[in-house]
Amino acid sequence: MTKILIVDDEPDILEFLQYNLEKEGFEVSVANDGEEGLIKAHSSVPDLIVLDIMMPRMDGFEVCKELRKDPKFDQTIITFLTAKDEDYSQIAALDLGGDDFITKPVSPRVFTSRIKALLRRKKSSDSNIPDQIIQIADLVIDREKVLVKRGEEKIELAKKEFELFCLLVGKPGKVYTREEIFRKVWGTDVIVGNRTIDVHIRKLREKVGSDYIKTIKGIGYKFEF
Amino acid sequence: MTKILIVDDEPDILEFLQYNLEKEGFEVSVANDGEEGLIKAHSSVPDLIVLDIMMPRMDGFEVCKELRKDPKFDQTIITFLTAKDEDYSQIAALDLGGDDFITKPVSPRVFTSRIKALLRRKKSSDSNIPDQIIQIADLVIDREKVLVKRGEEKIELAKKEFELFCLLVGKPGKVYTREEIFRKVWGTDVIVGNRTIDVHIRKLREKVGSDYIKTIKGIGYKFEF
DNA sequence: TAAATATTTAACACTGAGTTAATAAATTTT
DNA sequence: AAAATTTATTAACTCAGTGTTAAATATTTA
Repeated sequence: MTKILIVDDEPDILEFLQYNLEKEGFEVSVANDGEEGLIKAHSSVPDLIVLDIMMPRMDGFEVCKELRKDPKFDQTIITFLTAKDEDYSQIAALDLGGDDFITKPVSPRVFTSRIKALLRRKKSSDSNIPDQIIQIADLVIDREKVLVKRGEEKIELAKKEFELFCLLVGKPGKVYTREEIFRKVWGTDVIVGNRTIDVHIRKLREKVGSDYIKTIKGIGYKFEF
Repeated sequence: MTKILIVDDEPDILEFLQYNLEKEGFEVSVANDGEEGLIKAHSSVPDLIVLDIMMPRMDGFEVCKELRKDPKFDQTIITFLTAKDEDYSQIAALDLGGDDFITKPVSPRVFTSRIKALLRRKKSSDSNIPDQIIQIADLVIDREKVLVKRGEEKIELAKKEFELFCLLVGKPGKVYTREEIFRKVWGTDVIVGNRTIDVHIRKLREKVGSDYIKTIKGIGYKFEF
């Protein structure tokens, strides 16, 4: 059963959307504001979340940003809902990890078909496209299997090591600052001491070889081959 | 926590804006004139500054100009506030390094959403938009990779060298005074001896070639090809 | 639960980027 | 052309930033 969560502070719209989606056979839950939305999202882990942008206290963008911090919503589609006259930048929304942008008012037909299209897109990407395998230099990095190989030799990395390595390998040559690394590997709310990155870098160098990761003093680290 | 500074000489407006922004969860400080604004900006380094243009003694444009001299405000968004009937050229404002232009009177909703939109824009540009690659003469300067290439040869520059080089390359032909270079590369709070720039210029010439950087005696340096 | 593994902290060593200082060279002013 | 000013060069020094190691926590696994 496909679960959908709708978050909107206007009861009329909530009811309207819920009615139309349930008619199509979806399992629909609703929330009246951003915080309630977050809570319900965490408890039910929906396949798709419809987020109104303009809400008191916590707007849709913030909810989205919160959700995207948690990997358990990696597979969850998020679509924003906005009044036609609010001129929010759609780009900003998509940057935050939104998948679509629906403008109010919207007809039931258009709405449900947009939702279905999104779910289709997800389903196909779920099952068909294999998780990407990066081949670079003499390394193979398999995100899905959490595995690094050099030639035939398997290199086992711990979680954090792997995440850090993936980040660097993701854009070879790009210098990641310590701050950037903290944000992207550890997240904004975790605070760790400033030798932590070095230690992880050291272990990576020890395991995958010391030639790949280069220090740019005063700036950060990069992957190079 | 997102810090916002509002600078306006009209107490009513100040209070109105402060109230609405605090309601949205921002950390708001206020100043009654341009000079106080500058002082408070320097002490708190806000994420966003709202500047009334029409103020006694020091107007918003001047404040903006002052702020933009200091690289510590490079990441700070500045938005101007103006009465509908004052027909200031918005272009002038944006030239001075302003990011937006809000016309009074303004509804709380519109005001807060404009502010939020600006902050979002900043946040996304922080992380997403790839850094630009400059191609000039036979050089390629890649800010993201912190790398300079001449042909196929990689030239490795240290942090300060790279920053200095980027500054000069950013506007080829423009002569940067020593003062300007200090401000933009070292920042206003760092004080270093006056031979420091020469030494860095020397290293740059040694690494990238002595033809690119030209000394304009008594004035400063420029990049030329 | 204990054992194994992963992650973080803390303490100290090391390195070179950045700076200074001293002197030489170039340019401008007198 | 001498004096004054500004920039170039060189080498030595200093410390912020990084590397390393081992021990302390946290987390996962058996």
